[in-house]
Amino acid sequence: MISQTMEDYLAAIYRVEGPTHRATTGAVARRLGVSAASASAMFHKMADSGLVRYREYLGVTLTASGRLQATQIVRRHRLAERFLTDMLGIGWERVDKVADQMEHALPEEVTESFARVLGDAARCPHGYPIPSTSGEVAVRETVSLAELATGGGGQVAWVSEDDPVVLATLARRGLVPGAEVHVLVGAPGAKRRVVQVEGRAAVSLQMGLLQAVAVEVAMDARP
Amino acid sequence: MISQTMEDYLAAIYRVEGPTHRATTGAVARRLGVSAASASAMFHKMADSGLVRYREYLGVTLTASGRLQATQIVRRHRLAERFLTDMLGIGWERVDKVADQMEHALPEEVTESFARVLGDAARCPHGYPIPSTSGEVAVRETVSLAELATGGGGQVAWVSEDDPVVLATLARRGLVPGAEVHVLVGAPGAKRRVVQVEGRAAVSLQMGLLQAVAVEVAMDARP
DNA sequence: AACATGGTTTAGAGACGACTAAATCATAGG
DNA sequence: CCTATGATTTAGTCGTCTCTAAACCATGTT
Ligand SMILES: [Mn+2]
Ligand SMILES: [Mn+2]
Ligand SMILES: [Mn+2]
Ligand SMILES: [Mn+2]
Repeated sequence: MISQTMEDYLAAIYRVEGPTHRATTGAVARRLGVSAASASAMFHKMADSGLVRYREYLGVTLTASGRLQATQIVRRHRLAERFLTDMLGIGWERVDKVADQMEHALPEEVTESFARVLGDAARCPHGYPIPSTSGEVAVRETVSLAELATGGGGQVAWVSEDDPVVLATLARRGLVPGAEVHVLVGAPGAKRRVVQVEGRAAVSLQMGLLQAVAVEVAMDARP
Repeated sequence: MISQTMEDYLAAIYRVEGPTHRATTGAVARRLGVSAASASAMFHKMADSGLVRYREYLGVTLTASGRLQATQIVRRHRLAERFLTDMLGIGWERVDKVADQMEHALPEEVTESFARVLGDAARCPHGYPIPSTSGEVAVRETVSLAELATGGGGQVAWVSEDDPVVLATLARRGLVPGAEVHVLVGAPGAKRRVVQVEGRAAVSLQMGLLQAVAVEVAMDARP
C-alpha cells in the first residue's frame, strides 16, 4: 500500500517531468507547496520503492511502475473533475481541490463507472488529456499565449488549473479549451498582450493570464 | 482545521453513543479498529478542542459543537453511499469503504449537489437516516432480528454495514430496508432462528446475520 | 468488606511527513 | 580554470497517530 502523500508526489512528478525533462527537487516541491528538504527525503523513499530513479542533485524520473501508477492517479483526478463539473454543476475553478482528495478515494470500479457515465471523456474540464486505463495519453504540442508569435494564433488546448482566480477570469474572457485565439499586439514575453478570442472584442491580458493558457498552433504555423 | 483522523473519531462516537449511552473507549476503539490506548489519547485531544466531554474511565459525550460536526460527516458519508449505489450502480456491500474516504473530501457545495440530484434521499442504502444540514435525524425504535420475540415481526429499518460478506448474504435473502420480516422459530438469543421475508420461503439464519438486521416492530406489537 | 476481573489509562517508543538551518554540490561567469 | 551563486542534500526537531506493556480503577462476586 502506497500512502496518500506518496500518491501526491507521484502525480506531481508525472506532471513536472516532460517527455525529456527530469523532475527536479525544487519543481516538485514548489508544485506541492512543500520544502525542498521534504521532497528530497521523499525521493529517497520513492526510489527505494522502485517508483522513481533518483540521481542526486539532478532529480527523479518515473520508472515503468511509477509511471503507470501516476497515470492512474491522474486519470482518477481528471475523471473526478469532469464528473464534478458535468454531473454536479460545480464551477471549474473549484473542482481541482476536491478532485485532489477524491483521486485517493476511488477504487477501480468507481473510476470506471465515472468513465462510463461520462461517455469516456477525453479531457478534464481544463483541457488536459485523461489517461486511458493502460496509461496512454494523447500528446499535443502547445505554446503558451505568452510566448506565441505576434500575429499568430491557434486553439486553446488547456489552461493552468491551480489558481481559482485565474480560472474564473479566463472563463469570463472565453479562454476555455477549444476556443480559437489570436495575438494581435505585443511581443512574446511582454508584460501585456492584446488577444482576440473567437468573435469577441479584443482584450489586453497581463502576463499571469497569458502564461496560464496553452495554445495548439495550427499545423502550418509552427515555428 | 480538524484532521481526517479526528473526523473519523467524531463519526464513530456519534454512532456508538445512543440517546442515553455514553461512548466508551473500548467501543469506539473497536469500531475504528484501533487500540484502546489510541482512543484514550484521542479523547483527551478532542476534549481539549471542545468536541467532547470526557469522564475518565467512563467515556465521552459529544458537545453541541462536536455533535453538529459529527452529523455533517455522517451526512456526507450517507449521501455519498446513496450516490454510489443509485447513480453509479456500485453494490451496497462495497460503498461503505469508499464513502469512508469521500466523507472527508466533500465540501458543502458538492454535498448539497449530491442531495439535490438524489432528490433529498432520507436514508443511506443500508437504511440509516441521513441527517439534515442542521443535524436532525428521524429516530426509529428498533430491535435486532436476534432479539425479536418469537412469532413477532416488523419492517427492516436498517442493516449493519461493516461486513461486506454479511451484506451480500442479506441482499440475497431479501433482507433489505423496507422488507417485512417475521420470526417463525427460535427463541430470542438462540444460535439460529427461522425467519420469513415478505412472500419468500422461510430460511434459517445464524446469529451473525440476525444481529445485523434492525427491525422496526409494528406499533401494536411493542413489548 | 475484600478481592478478582476486565476495561481504561499511562508510559515509552516508533513510523511518517513536515520544517529550519547548515553543509554540500553543479554550473555559469569571469 | 576558478569561483560565486543558487539549488540540493543532510542534520536535527517536531507534531500526529499508532502500538505494546504495565499500572490503575470501577465493578460485581464471594
Ligand atoms: Mn491528492
Ligand atoms: Mn483539470
Ligand atoms: Mn472516514
Ligand atoms: Mn450506510
